[in-house]
Amino acid sequence: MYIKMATLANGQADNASLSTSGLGSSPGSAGHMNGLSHSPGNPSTIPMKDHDAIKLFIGQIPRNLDEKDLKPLFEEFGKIYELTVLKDRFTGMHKGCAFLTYCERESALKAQSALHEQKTLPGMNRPIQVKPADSESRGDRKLFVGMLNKQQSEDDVRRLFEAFGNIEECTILRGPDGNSKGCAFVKYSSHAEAQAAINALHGSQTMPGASSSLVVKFADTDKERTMRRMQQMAGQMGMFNPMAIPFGAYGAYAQALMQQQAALMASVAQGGYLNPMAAFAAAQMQQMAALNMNGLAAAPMTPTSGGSTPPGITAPAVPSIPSPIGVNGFTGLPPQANGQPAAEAVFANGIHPYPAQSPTAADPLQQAYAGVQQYAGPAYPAAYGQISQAFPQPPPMIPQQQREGPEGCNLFIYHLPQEFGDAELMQMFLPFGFVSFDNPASAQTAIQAMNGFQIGMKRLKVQLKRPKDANRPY
DNA sequence: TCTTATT
Repeated sequence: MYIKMATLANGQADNASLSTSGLGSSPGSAGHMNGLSHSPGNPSTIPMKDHDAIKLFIGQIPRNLDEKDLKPLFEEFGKIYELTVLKDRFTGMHKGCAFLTYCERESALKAQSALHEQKTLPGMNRPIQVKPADSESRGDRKLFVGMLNKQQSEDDVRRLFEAFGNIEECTILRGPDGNSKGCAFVKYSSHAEAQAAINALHGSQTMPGASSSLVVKFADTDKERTMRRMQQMAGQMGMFNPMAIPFGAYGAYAQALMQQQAALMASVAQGGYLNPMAAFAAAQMQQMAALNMNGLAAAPMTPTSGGSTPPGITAPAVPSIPSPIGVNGFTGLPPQANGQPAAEAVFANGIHPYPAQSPTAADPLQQAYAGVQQYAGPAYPAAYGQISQAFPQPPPMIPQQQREGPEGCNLFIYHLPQEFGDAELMQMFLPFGFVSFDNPASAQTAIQAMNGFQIGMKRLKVQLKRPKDANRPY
């Protein structure tokens, strides 16, 4: 249950104002345009904040609430210096959280104690979070605790850890059913306290029912988390997992497709031709590849210098693995796999942001192509200036023929996972909507291999893309 | 056995 907003907003917000949608913002303008900054009021007043003001992170915000909806809720505790809903830099998508700075430090403390986990906003499953932003914190002080007994509660964990410092947060990780996953996060006030707890507790005991001794270590950084998720995802697709053997062609084929995508996206994005989402995806893939080289992931994504089929991966039963387009250190699969001659090139060229939606009337697919070609010059659209940070000096290397393949060579893939649990994963997968081959036989081969390929709970639907002029009786 | 997000 949640407390009525009207009471928290001091009567200034009613249900009608809370349901007001914030969808009016466009990606390009998101951020500063919607930011509530330097509280309006007397224009002659220069907004000031305390020298030791605290920037708060606000979490568990319904995505239909924007700054103006949130303002009344927080104003109750003091004058707001700045309030910004976080949005995805490319899509403008509301991230469900915000930053809030009060003019006075005291206001932040009041808001935190009054609101943090004290109510649940409409439509949310978890209580609102009001706490100092990560940027306010001093060093790494959050621990991951593993190998707990599933019966142990937050209080049990607290008792175990309180001797080593001040515990700011203690959370048992639970599944949807509320059952403990046997692990927890414990956040201390300082890095030193956290380190002391590790020294004293890691491996110190084995909880009843646990399979090994207590694990106490610093929690993953965001980067590590991203990597783990990508690897989990890759595992689901049979890319890196040696267990892909039973899948035969499927695993290897998916791997080939992924590698082609990575290579192509990287090259196109560096050339400045592609849309920002694809550039983002390319950056993620590059990060992934870089980490592979550090040995954090298994072999197959490692750029090959022309060798053999990676161990543990069975060469596909399909007639050929398409030969890669080698760019930016990706050479994809070896030129020869399974002793067969390297086959025709495969290339992925269309990028469509919403592949799971049916390609109806306006034909977004064609728009996507048009968009790619439209930017076939060196300049970036102004709104996408961030990309030039990621790729400071885009080299002019765009393979000439990498456009849509001939009729009968282009696939449209349905049922790609839209939600892999968070927006980043979604973004990473969105560009995987199109694959084109340079001849119909290869396209058919890919259909045979990949149609019905299961990813999580869904199966890919892979069929020939409809001809440009075909009727679209969806 | 690494959460619900951190410009």
